[in-house]
Amino acid sequence: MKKQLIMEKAIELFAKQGFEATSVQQITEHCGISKGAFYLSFKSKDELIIEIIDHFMIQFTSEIDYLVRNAREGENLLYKFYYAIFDSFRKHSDFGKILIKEQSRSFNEDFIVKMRYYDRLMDKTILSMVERLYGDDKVKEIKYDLVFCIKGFMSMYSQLFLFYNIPLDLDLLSTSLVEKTNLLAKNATIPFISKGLIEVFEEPKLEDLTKEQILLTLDQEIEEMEESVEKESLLLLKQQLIEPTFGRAIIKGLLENIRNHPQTRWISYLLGSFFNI
Amino acid sequence: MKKQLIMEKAIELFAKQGFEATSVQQITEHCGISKGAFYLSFKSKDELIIEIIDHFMIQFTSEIDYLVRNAREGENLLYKFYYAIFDSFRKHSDFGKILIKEQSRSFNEDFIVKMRYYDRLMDKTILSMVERLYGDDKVKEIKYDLVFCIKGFMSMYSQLFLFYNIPLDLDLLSTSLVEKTNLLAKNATIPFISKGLIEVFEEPKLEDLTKEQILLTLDQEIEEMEESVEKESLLLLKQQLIEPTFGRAIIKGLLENIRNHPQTRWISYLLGSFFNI
DNA sequence: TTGACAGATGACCGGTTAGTCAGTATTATA
DNA sequence: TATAATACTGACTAACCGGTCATCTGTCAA
Repeated sequence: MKKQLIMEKAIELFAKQGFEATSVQQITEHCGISKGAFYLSFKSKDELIIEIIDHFMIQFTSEIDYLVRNAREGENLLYKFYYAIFDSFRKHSDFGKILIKEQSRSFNEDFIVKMRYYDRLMDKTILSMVERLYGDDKVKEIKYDLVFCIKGFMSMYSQLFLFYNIPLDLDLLSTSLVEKTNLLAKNATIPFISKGLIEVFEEPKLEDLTKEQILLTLDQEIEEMEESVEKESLLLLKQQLIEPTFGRAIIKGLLENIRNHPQTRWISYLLGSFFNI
Repeated sequence: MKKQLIMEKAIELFAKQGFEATSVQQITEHCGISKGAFYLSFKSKDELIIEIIDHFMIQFTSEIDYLVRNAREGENLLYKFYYAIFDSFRKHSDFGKILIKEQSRSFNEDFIVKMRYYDRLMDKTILSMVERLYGDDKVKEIKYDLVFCIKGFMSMYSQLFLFYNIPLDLDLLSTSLVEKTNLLAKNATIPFISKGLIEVFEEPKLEDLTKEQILLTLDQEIEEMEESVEKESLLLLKQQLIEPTFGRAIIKGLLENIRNHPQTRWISYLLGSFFNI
């Protein structure tokens, strides 16, 4: 698939030079294809960046969300969270650079909407982690501040190794941030970000997906797949969506079946979110 | 002065659309002048952004540095620091937006050098504040982490009100961050950023200004000024630079004389830094 | 009224861009 | 092998960019 190749090379160039400073010509030259061929795979340069963002953010968001949802009591969830975040940044450092460089760009409306959307998803995940870690009511007052601090830690420390290619000790980094986060969670008493404030910022509200929306995506996915365990799982999950019959264990198992395939990872995240598993 | 007008309108447009997405044509249209007139005030579009950056960062850097250097024992320096930072962001929110949007842009070498330079200056100031607040040796191990966390707080929370124009309670915000910072400073035990790591990042080293460099800037400034208390102060400070005769009190007084004038603010910062006052 | 001159103008230049499309090459099918 | 379908090419377009410069304008002193 040419699409794959174009995306890979484009990510390299965007990371090095930025989106606007990279021309379609340059991308095609690096791919060894013609300019026309580019427009067979993508309708426009904007569509390319949107697809890149989607590809990585879907992976990233669902991976972290899975981690939080499936954390066992007693294990160090926070440590795993930080480790996964930074490990992901390290593995996909070129994409990370794009994310930071273009994070608040205003050249394209769709782009901003996309970024805000994924940012909100991450907020939701971090918030549910905070509630799970420290007890919903215990940190009630400062939980939104905690989300902000955690995001602050993430962004500051990831800049460190995105822009200086030095092998960093991720274990130490995660341990250090766990301690810092715990200190804040257990001792901070003066919240700044209140529930009301959050609601103002989150206008318009991030609605939960309706059953119908998920069904739509699900049907699309099923159509495109060949016969396999994954397809069977999807069909069963579709049935469950229309008329609940299975218990949590079966649903969880079915989701597990489709979680590790790029094509179905997003569906797995959506369904997990809907069934609250 | 046309320069002033152009800079003002350019800042508005850069904040809204970004630097690259704003054309010289657009700027001149917003000013009601011709394209040619633009090039009478600035050699190029790049020179414009550099001048904007310098104009604000000199003001910002020297203001914060003065605050830290002249903090009295017992007063809440940290609170004043946070308050000043956020107040400045609020006052110059358009510039703040540019700073965040273009912070890691790679379109212009000079621009990146400039940004890194001011970033380092801020690091230095924050570090000296941390040492002053918590004792040089007490926080020896985690002081660099503290600098990072403080910067993380700054960037996360300033994004809040740069991109949502809601009147925020700066007093509460500052108080809240003071508590968080103190918690980390007094209880954190696991450092991640070591002195060695910092040195790698700061390559090449940020050298202290030599006497000669300051003298050069000083002479330039003196040349351009008309007779005034400020000019007299500059002349005396120049003498002091060549041959130290005055005590700290006099130097501090002289610096105070020139601190609040846009033209001499930078010199005041440089000299304060050199005399360590 | 004249002339000199700084300040301002906008048509213009060379260069680059995203995107198009008529035509060519490659592969699949019959 | 002939034909149809698909994949690919790169010259081309229209628009826009930063920057230049011959020309014009308004304001002075003489």
